[in-house]
Amino acid sequence: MRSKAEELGLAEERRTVERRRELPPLPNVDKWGYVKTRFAPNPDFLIHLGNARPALLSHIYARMYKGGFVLRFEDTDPRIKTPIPEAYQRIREDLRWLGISWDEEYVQSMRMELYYDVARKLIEKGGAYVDLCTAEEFRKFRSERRACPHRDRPIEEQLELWDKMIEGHFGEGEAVLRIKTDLAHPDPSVIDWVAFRVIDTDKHPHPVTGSRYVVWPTYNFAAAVDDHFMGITHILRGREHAVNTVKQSFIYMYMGWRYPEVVNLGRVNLEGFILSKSRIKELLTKYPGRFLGLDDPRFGTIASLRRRGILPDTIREVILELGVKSSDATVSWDNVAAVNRRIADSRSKRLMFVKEPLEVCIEGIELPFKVSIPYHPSADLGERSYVMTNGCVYVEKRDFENNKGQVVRLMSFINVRFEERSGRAVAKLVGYTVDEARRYGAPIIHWVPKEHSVRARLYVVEGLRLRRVVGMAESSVKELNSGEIIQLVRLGFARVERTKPVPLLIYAHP
RNA sequence: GCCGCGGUAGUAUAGCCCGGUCAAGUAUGCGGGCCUUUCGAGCCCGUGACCCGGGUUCAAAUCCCGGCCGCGGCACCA
Repeated sequence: MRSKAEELGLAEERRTVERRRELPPLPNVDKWGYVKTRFAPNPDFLIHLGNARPALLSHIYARMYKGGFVLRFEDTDPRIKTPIPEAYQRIREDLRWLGISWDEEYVQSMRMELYYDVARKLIEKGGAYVDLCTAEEFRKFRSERRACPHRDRPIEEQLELWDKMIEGHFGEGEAVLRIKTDLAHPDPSVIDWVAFRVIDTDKHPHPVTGSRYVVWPTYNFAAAVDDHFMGITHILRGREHAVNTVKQSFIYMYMGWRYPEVVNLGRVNLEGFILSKSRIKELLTKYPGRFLGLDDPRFGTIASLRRRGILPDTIREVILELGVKSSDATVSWDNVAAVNRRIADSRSKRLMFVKEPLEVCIEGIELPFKVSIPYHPSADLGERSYVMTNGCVYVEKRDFENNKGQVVRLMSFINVRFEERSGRAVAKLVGYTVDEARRYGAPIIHWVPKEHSVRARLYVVEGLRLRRVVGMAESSVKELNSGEIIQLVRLGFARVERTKPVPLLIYAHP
């Protein structure tokens, strides 16, 4: 027994060592003299597994180089990506749960005056102009690689227009501030990109600043300015931002700033799950009653995975295995489950849950009978005891039917022969030990003592469906803590959602 | 319009930048065995892959060219 435990311990040690991969060094660290990274989510929804990649890697690198790490909420679009008030707090909770701590925190919507200041300076330097073209008009000029008529007006006029913009003289779509780039740039999306646009915050109030501002910076402007003022040295972000580096560098050029090092990361998909925030939001609006909240276990958000019983170490390990690469990755659920199983196994209590319960009474057992079962076969997680006075148990109907006339072992209890007598299911005691059961070649099945059973629900995720299974669980399920990860014998891992009034478990994986 | 990425076992991927140590690693899956509180975990054994065609080279999964297939991003979202 001890040698086996030793074996297990050694084996586990070896595995973790093998898994601990060195991350590649960040570029040009010596030129900056320090490292500071950031994670910059949009609080328009909860973060998902795909966001965990830049978040975790940025944080790990910051700690690895004993540098700084910044959390920045990018909430500069109250119209299309309207921030959700509770998202700010829930994102913080998700990050902490993932083991991420930050040294500084900023909210972009509270930094508007700074953006306005930089915009004014850019106009003064001739690097930006107020454009009064319609979107279509501008598109036409751009496709012909021609300057729009507003581009080369005198700076004084630009400043006046800019002030008017801020004061609210223009409606949505009537004016934008553009960064002067290169009219001949091969990528039209780079040409004179929009730095600020008008958003009617009476119609679309911002959850932080209400209707106070009507001119809002775009992502590229706000991120560029913030990365500079926050002293960010290394940006790890999704590959979809590659072009944005080109756009933002024009601001850095005008202002004489030094652009941080950029590492582009590929997107992460989770097989069988919806990660897209907009898709999830769409589903939630379209079918409001069908989901268990923003963190419904069918989604790929961090909160959903947590609710499903996935541990933070599992997510860290899965993300680290993907490495620092610009290629997209699809994570298979089987692998997530395998990693989670390995981590959860030694700390999860074993409990029995019988679906499609069939009552079977045992003949030949001496009553009362006390049975004590450890919660874990090898780890010390305590035990539960049941005193049975009537000898009746629940077993799965299927188990009874598949073993009629045969000997089975009720796990950690006794060996019985299943019989059917005048339509009634009975079980005859034939022995007590595992050795005897093995001599019979008896399958080991799970069971629940009738007197110590409680009706419980188990929710099983099947793609976008949620199968609700009702069954009988051991009464000790009521003593568990909600949030606890347990293992249902022969079924798999599950997370305790709540224990009252009817215990509810969410199935994680086999 | 413009920019970019990928094609390695059933599946998901590592390796490719700096060619040999790759008769290709890991996980999962699958098959068999051991173990026994499980149809789980663990342990042992086994299974199985470099998109196609050229080129460079003593040597190519790795470099170059072409092809085929698949995918993504940007343009008053972030």
